Amino acid sequence: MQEIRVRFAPSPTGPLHIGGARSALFNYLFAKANGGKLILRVEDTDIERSSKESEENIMESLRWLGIDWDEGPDKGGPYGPYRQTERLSIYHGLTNKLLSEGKAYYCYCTEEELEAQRQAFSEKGELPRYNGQCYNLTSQEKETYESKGRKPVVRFHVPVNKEIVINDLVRGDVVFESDGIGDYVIVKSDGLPTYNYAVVVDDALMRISHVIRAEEHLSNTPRQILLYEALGFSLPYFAHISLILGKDRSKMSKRHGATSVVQYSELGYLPEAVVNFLALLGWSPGGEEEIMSIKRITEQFSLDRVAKSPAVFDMDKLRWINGIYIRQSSKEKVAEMILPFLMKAGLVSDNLSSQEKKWVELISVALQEHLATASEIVEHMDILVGEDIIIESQEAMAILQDDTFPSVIQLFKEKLAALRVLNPEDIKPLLKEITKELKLGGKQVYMPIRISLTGRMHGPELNYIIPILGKELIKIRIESTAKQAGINIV
RNA sequence: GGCCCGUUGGUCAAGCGGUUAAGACACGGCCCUUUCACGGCUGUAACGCGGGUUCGAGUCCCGCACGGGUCACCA
Repeated sequence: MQEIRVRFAPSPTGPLHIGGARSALFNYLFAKANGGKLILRVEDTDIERSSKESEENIMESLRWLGIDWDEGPDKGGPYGPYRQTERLSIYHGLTNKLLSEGKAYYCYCTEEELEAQRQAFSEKGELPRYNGQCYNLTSQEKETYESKGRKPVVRFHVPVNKEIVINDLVRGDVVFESDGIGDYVIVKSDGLPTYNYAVVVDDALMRISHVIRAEEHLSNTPRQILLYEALGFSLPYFAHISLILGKDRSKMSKRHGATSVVQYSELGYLPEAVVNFLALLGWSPGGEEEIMSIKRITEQFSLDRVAKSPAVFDMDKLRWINGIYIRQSSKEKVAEMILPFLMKAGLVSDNLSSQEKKWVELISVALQEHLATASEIVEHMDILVGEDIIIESQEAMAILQDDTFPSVIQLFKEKLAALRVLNPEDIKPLLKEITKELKLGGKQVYMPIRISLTGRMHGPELNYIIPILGKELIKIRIESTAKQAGINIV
């Protein structure tokens, strides 16, 4: 049986896009599900736009997601090099072969000439394409062009009237006519191969068995198949997965929010959640299981459960999934996740004291169930930090002005003073004692204390809030809110 | 515009000729919780349209409409 080899072949022209991440993920899942290998290949033939930084970013993002590869530019492998700009001699050799066999030819047309040709075809109501005028250039004509300093491109000569069938694992048979394709460029005037050419050479030479990629490449596939045939390579299996759309059903772009993987990590999403979500976009397991580890997904994954239709990126669902992963995390892990956001907000110092560390852990426990993403922690912090608080509403104000409040808060202060250190597990009984001793309902105790300490009617449990605030702050805040409510406390 | 792909609730998505058309997110209600959140229960809500084929069609075929992709010396 043929070895299963798939690849992810990004062009390093920017950070890893969320759609690219999904392509990479599906390749990874397919490889793991079938005992195959994932190859990472860098398609950097656009020297203008390619950068080393992007390449680094892509690899980092993949690692962050937990997608690892078996062969690639960083780890090598038997079919390297894995960067296209390092494979130029390979393409060059094959180009000469194509040239000598008459399957490709030099073309000296200028941009203006090409534009004029397209124009002409358009006016006749035909497909705007290359007219093939350089196909039969004599060596004399070539010399003339060369002497004018024109740099030629190499065009592939597309066979006429040929039916091309793609056997797509997701979409079934897709049929194209070669007549709908004009002779296209395979080597640019700078000597570098174009995408459609390099991808064929590399996939064939790297023994890729299954080409799994985004649907936008479906229309390019017939061009590539023609090249496979011209070069005498056997075809891989193809699987074109649908695109990810933004909320307005157009292709995911900047205006739909975060589009790159790093942005999600910076926003406090967990890689496990992103992977889980991405896998569910276009693929579904047979049953009703939804929260799945990458390992679990791998066990279930198969291409015939991949949907044909494009999917809208639903941020709400991602948040929901992320919230689940946060809740499943240990408190240490949550503390670790929220820490950078607290630092950035200036709420803790850059080199954490052990006291601060404890404080952060208390916060993580108090707020773990309230977070969908780690970055949201800062939105909750104003009730836990600072001396200046405001009573959020008239309703809250009224609760403080209730007759029972002074005695409640008085007793609270006394009991609190009796404690040397504030621990969540000690606070609960303390509050209970107050209700008993004053013979008051819970609401008459908990709510006024909550408002007195935070100005708010909602928030984390009091037994967490109190230790987080600490005695000093509590004293200050009680006085402040009492003043705002216009009441006297001793 | 030509070619290609797609179309089940607002979103993701089961379904592969006979189902009361799953489930999840979001939204509403109820419960839990002396707050909120979490959790539990529950409700509203879908087969784009028109023709066939068939005893029977979301499922198969053909049109149309709509959405998307592609037609680069970008990948």
